Amino acid sequence: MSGRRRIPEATVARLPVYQRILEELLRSGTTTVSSELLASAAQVNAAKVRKDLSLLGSFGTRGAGYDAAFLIEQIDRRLGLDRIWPVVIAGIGNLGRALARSHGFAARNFRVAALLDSDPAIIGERVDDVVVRHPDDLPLIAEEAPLAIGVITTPASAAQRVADLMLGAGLRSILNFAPRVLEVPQGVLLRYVDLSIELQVMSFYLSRQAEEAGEDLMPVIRSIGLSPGSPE
Amino acid sequence: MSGRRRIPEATVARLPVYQRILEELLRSGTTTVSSELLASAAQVNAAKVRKDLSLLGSFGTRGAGYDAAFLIEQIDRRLGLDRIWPVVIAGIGNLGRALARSHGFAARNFRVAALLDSDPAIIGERVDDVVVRHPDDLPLIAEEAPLAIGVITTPASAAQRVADLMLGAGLRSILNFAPRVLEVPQGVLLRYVDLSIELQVMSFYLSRQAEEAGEDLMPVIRSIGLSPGSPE
DNA sequence: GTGTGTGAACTTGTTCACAGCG
DNA sequence: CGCTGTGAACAAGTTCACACAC
Repeated sequence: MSGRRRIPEATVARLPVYQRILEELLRSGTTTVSSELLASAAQVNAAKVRKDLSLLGSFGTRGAGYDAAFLIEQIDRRLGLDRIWPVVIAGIGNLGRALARSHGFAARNFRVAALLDSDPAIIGERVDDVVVRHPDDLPLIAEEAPLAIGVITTPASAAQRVADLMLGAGLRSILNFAPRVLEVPQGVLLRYVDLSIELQVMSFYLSRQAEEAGEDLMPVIRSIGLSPGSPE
Repeated sequence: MSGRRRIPEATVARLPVYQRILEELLRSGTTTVSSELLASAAQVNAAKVRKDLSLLGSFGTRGAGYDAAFLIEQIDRRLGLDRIWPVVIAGIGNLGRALARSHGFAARNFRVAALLDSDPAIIGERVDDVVVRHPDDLPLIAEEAPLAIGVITTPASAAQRVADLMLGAGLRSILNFAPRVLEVPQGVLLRYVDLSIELQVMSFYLSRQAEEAGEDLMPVIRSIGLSPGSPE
């Protein structure tokens, strides 16, 4: 019935999780899935799954459940994964290399379109057929072919500089793996992926668990990452 | 006035961000900071910062702001960062190596206590003085010295097996970097850090931006990661 | 019967606006 | 006067519970 409602931020964050579960189920031969099953795998409650999915449209069959393959397609479409997004990765150290080669990209229509590093020893190197170039070439590279998303895997000290270059080249979406707070203008989509921040959140729950010492069952965080701010 | 109230999940997720900003300010010579300044760096609104901080206690000075060094100390204490948490990393490929050597650990009282990999070519290798051992040794390792947090950086195919080993060795907190949904029993703290999921969320906002084509200013996600589930 | 889709109740989180302290 | 701390108003997100489609 709904099909065109605005999808809440919280739901958007969960859709990729459902995607992954659906793909694993499909690979294991399941074709139909109930909200209950999806919910238990995603560690959320079934009503939430149904509400989330109903925002995409009425794709379930009452009495049966959802068709996994069809649902994947619908979620893909709604997440904008039915088109290719070119990505540029800056900082080709261990982490950048790991990401560049990871299946996170290829599997889902993200294409590693460019690699950047300022170390002359690394410039010119090929990682899966993409040549590493100097960050200062970014404006040129962006002209050659459009870029949609910038990924920063440089050391903290270089992160802001690289971010500025990306913004200058017209990028408006940045995924930052460097342990550094970045300043970007209004309207830029900026997300942080950060080991240290994740660990600190874990530490909080660990120490609370220690305090309450089994008295209360630990507040299970069945979550993916964390979510501070929303629009100011 | 409050000092002992239960801290909401949303606030816990933001505290490490404030931490990082405070540290950067301190390094640049600032000693006192207003909620307004913190807010603009964290890209949230000032009332939120004040409410978050007031949950820790009344540590600000009216008319002046907060003392950065003191505030860092208070947040540390509340996040449980005033003690050392031993971490075990499983999967010593590019990503595992990058994490093991990253400052995310040392900087904030997390100690890399053990490294695991099942590849005989890697077992025995030292990464910053920690010897890589076989995952099957985990029960022994856990007996030698307590472990608090498990980090999974294996390929997806090995992730569940390693998680089971960690659970078997008594670990109750897992940080999963492998692109795989894990099954864990109730009460285990499980968090995912996932490139592909982050990219998919970005894709959603990018394609919405494309649709709305500048009509409405893009919903700026000034956030760190994402937050699906809360306790069921 | 079985499991979806969804209003309505509820809970959590955010923002406002201002009293009150330094 | 400036900036914190916080009740009270508001908004977002979750869960319940049940009608209804298959």
